[in-house]
Amino acid sequence: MIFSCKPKLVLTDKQKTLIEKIGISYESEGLQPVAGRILGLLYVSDNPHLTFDEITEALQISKSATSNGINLLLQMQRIEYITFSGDRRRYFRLKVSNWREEFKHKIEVMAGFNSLMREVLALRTKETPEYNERIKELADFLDYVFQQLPLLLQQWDQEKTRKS
Amino acid sequence: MIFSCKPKLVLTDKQKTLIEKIGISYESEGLQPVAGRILGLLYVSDNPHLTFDEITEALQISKSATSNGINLLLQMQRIEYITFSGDRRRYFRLKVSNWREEFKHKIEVMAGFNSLMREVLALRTKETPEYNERIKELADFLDYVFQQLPLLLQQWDQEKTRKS
DNA sequence: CATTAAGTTCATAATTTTATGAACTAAAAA
DNA sequence: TTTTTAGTTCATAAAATTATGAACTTAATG
Repeated sequence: MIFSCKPKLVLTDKQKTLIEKIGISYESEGLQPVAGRILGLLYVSDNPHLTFDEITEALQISKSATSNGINLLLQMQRIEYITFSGDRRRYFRLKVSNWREEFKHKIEVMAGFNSLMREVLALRTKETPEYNERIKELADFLDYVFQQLPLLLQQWDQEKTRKS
Repeated sequence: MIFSCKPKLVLTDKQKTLIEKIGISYESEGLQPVAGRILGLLYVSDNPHLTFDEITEALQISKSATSNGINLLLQMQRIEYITFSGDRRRYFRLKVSNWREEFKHKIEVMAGFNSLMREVLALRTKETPEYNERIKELADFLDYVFQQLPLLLQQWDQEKTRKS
């Protein structure tokens, strides 16, 4: 083996703190703790490509925890990996460009809630018109947002193109 | 005591199913199961005002679970209650009109994540300009959305006023 | 004054989530 | 062929979350 006595990944205290903060932020959105911290690490680490072992060591977690976390994030399309011939390891990195998909996904979650509101409206007694009207207002607003957000994305793209 | 041999709250199967679905939806956003189900019940129930006991019975949960759930939801401003003189019970109801606040709150959560991204940018090595640029793009987009969403609310209000 | 009604509190039980370490696999290197 | 590397799998341990029931509180009723 010719290459790569890779210098061991060392993190400053600031980096560690920020990784934790990012981890907690993802955790509070429902992601598993380890997975959130892996994302944090990939955001913060000087090298955007990290191996399985580097992740395991940097976060001081077990190999199984790393394995779980990585596979979850791969499946969620939050990370991906590249390889180099003659090197069996995978080099994981964020799919940062994927924020578009994430954004759309969030909109879909919102839409899912809204379809529940429509079910509520269909099922509710007609004896409470004011109350039903308020639920309808909520549903209508969500529809409105749902309809406008893709436009926002478009406008953003246009501004980008104009600038470059 | 003169009044109110209230007819016992009975739920159809459809209602029960929808309550569960709404409960799960809230649960997946991080709310406690019982709290999510209480919200579901208040959405679905013919009577939008329910007492502590009605909630306990309808959901078949313990008094302490009801107490916890209700207090959490009160504190989160997701429900409120009214009272009638000569009746010690509280009548709980959704703060449906509160979706505005919720919406704003979600935007704030997004903004919180974004400030983490700004921290990341400040801390990252300058050796990876392309990568940093992609993170910056994400942060900029989130800023853009953050700035545009209140405008959406305004536009919605205007449309509303125009209609009525 | 005793009782009931409307809840709250708290210790504990049940469940779920998360992480671990040891054993395993499959491919590459020696 | 043996060893090493890069992981995976699985049984279990540890921790956190949730729900329960019994005892308690506080105000109103009889």
